[in-house]
Amino acid sequence: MSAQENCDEMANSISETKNKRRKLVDIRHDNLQQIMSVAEQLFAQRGYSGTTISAIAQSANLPKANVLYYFKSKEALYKAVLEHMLVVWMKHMDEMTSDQHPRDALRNYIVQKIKQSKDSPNGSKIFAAEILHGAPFLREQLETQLKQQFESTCQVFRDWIAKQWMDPISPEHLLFLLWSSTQAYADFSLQSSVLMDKSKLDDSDYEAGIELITRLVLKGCGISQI
Amino acid sequence: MSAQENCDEMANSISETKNKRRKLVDIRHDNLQQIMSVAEQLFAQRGYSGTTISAIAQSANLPKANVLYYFKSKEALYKAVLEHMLVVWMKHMDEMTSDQHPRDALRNYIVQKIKQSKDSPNGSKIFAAEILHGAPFLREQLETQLKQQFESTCQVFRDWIAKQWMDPISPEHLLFLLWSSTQAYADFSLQSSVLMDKSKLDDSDYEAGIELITRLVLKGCGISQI
DNA sequence: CCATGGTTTAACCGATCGGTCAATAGATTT
DNA sequence: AAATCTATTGACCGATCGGTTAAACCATGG
Repeated sequence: MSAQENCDEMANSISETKNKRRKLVDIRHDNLQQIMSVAEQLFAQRGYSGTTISAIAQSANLPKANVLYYFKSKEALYKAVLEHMLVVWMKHMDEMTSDQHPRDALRNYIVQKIKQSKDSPNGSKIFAAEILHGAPFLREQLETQLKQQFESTCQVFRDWIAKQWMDPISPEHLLFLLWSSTQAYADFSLQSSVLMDKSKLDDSDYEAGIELITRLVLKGCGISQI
Repeated sequence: MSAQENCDEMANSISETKNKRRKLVDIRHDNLQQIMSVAEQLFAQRGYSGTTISAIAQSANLPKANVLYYFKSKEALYKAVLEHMLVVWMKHMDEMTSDQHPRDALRNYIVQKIKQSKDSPNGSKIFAAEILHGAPFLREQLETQLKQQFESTCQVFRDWIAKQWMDPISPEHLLFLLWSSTQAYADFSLQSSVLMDKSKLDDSDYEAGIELITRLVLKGCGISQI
């Protein structure tokens, strides 16, 4: 009983600080989480081939064989990380709807996307690297999920144009610019700071990025900023 | 003499179609070129760690040991490719000067940069991947060459602002947007075509990209487009 | 034509990779 | 408490990696 009380329903992040008696379901959950977390970090830093299972295991404080117990192969682990990131990456796109005014919708999208680049740069980097190398592990999802999201967002832009809420610009290329310019704050984060004489980008830098992108997009699309 | 005449000064790309009698200087030049060319392609497709010397050798139709005769290590070859790309990548930036009108200078920069993304996407991808992973092999050059170029270009923007040729926007973040939005047409080239239902992007797509970025930048910075 | 030196190449090497396996330890169910 | 399931782990394996070596090959200058 005295051991049981520590175990029952304490929702610790690691579910149990010391290794007294942990439920199997918690062990599984924690280890999966831990492995995917460090895998995300390492894949972002060194790419797929540059990351070894040993390195992941070491960072996660687990023996290598234990990592392969939870993920049957390196590829499976990488795909798990990737697919998780795809969801996160697409998340804010469907928040833009035809009935919203583009002024608010676009501004909000840019804010959310830059915040994402700031808060989870690793995931963003993995995703970008995957695209860059021709999406060998993600081709299928791109051709279905992302393509669908892409087309529906382009349709929103077309609706705004039809309502004359914005000038008739190419929806596809506008979306490319939104993706790339916001993504840059994740990809270039390390180097931006070098160029700007800082150890790392601070809040005001991300604010300035938001402001500039928003300004260019809204003015460029002929959308009143107020 | 009949063999000599084919050899002397024919500036063929491969300097000699058949392997009759080639000057040592030509052999060296051709092999270096060939190796770096296929290395660029493979590094872009599979990243640094994902590319093997064997694969490079095979693509270049040379034995592996021969590749290592010209480049003492994989890292040396990669750095050679990278440094060559850095020069190309920075090339068009110093064509923008304070006395030019931003309307012409910015438009020209965007055109050149997109053309570069279109004509040599592999080099652009390698460069982007290197930045993405924290520039482990390029840190020094970034901190010197690129930083210098970055600052001088920002100064050009500031001069334009002082002359009231454009609105007072952040030069640093404008440059980030120019880099990322044009670079995207190299990085996303494969996926863009998937999203737009094509086998590959055609000239009109790059034209549309140029037009959109130019429009957004010029209007967003308060620069008259005519 | 010969000596020199740049070029080519197969064979080889230690290290490390992703992945397997079997033995064990611990949790859960009955 | 016994039986069953899940989790942990060290030892191991074949494949492949980047890189070395030494011998043959061949263009070049005298």
